[in-house]
Amino acid sequence: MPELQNETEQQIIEAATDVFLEKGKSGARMQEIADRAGINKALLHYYFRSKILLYQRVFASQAKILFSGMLEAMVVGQDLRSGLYGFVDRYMDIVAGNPRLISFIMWEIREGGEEMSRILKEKFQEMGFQSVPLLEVLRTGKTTSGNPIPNPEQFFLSLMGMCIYPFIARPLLTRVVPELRPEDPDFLTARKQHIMAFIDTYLDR
Amino acid sequence: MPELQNETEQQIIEAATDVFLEKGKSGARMQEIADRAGINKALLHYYFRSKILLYQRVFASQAKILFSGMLEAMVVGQDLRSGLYGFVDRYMDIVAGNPRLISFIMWEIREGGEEMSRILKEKFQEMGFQSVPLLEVLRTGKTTSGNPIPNPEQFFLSLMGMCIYPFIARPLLTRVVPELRPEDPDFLTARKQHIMAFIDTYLDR
DNA sequence: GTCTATACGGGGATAGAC
DNA sequence: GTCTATCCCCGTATAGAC
Repeated sequence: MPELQNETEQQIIEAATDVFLEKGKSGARMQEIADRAGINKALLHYYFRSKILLYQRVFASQAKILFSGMLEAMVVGQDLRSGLYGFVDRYMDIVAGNPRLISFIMWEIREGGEEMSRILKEKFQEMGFQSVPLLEVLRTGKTTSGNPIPNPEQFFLSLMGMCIYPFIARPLLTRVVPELRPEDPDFLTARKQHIMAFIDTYLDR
Repeated sequence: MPELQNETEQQIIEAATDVFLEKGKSGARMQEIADRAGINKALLHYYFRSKILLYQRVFASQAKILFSGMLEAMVVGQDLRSGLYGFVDRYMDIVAGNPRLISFIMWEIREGGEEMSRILKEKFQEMGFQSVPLLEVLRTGKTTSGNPIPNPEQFFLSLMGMCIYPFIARPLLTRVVPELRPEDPDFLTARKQHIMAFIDTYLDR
């Protein structure tokens, strides 16, 4: 599966990834990809046949990397609270470390996300999941008082949204609310703590 | 300012809005816009000179509509709790009613959002705001126990993210978690209630 | 204002030499 | 494998008739 690539192929993939993530599928130019890879257009086609094939290759690769990380982050241990803490910690590291990729995937989702769903299903099987592991844990978990967690699906959506929002809205946020600096490491720490506090209030009832 | 448009111009704008929101700036085709407007390409250029100008017109118009709604939703009255309730109610109606536009704006934000920031600043002045009104209220507001609201910026981010996330992630969500149906009116109600409950736990401390 | 016809350039893709 | 040169379509834009 990894089919180890030669130097040139690797450089093409890297350049293509950069350009596609920046400009989008239709905004990307083969010329620019070639330039950044330090080769010419003909060689691009020699390696990847067409723009759409190159795009699919890049997209699948990026989506797999992202989903692997996210799904792994969603695997939590026996203790619910610390498990959720761990999820937030790992998940936000991924999001904060790949803001361009996140926004790109969000745009792709908008187009229906069939290809993405396919890749995701694949990852599910690969990892042996029947459904979203984090959500499963929330559905069977108990609050501090021993009751089932209320509205686990809603809680799940809230967690995801809280983690992701500052990073997809960042360029606008920093202009409207200059005090917020999502690119600052301190911000990431503060954000995690805030979300963990939210988890506490949700579990302690 | 509204400079009332004639029939044809209006149809062009509508068609262009649809196409740009669906395909993005570079993915959109003048031919498709012309077709949907029931005219030919030459007439497009007669009215709007170039694709980029047409795009800017559409973008500015949509951004203004969206920002007006959002900023209005962020104006809350004297009572903090009911004010926040009202914000969630109005804001989520906007988001749920314009998912394509939301995703589109998110993509534009990714590109730096300079033009958007310009438009937003304009709206701020127009409405007489110094800063985000909702955030201002959170900064000066008190919890039930009379203390300042902790981390108002973080709380603000959480609110925004909770409201928006289900609708930008929808196509993927519905495949991974089929029980979630963001397009269902019942979902919208449930989501609002959940977020309002979150507001309660945050204020009642 | 609205059309047909066409110019022009950009960008994906290929041929063919090395 | 890598290059140069070239093809050719598609998409933007314009000319000019009505």
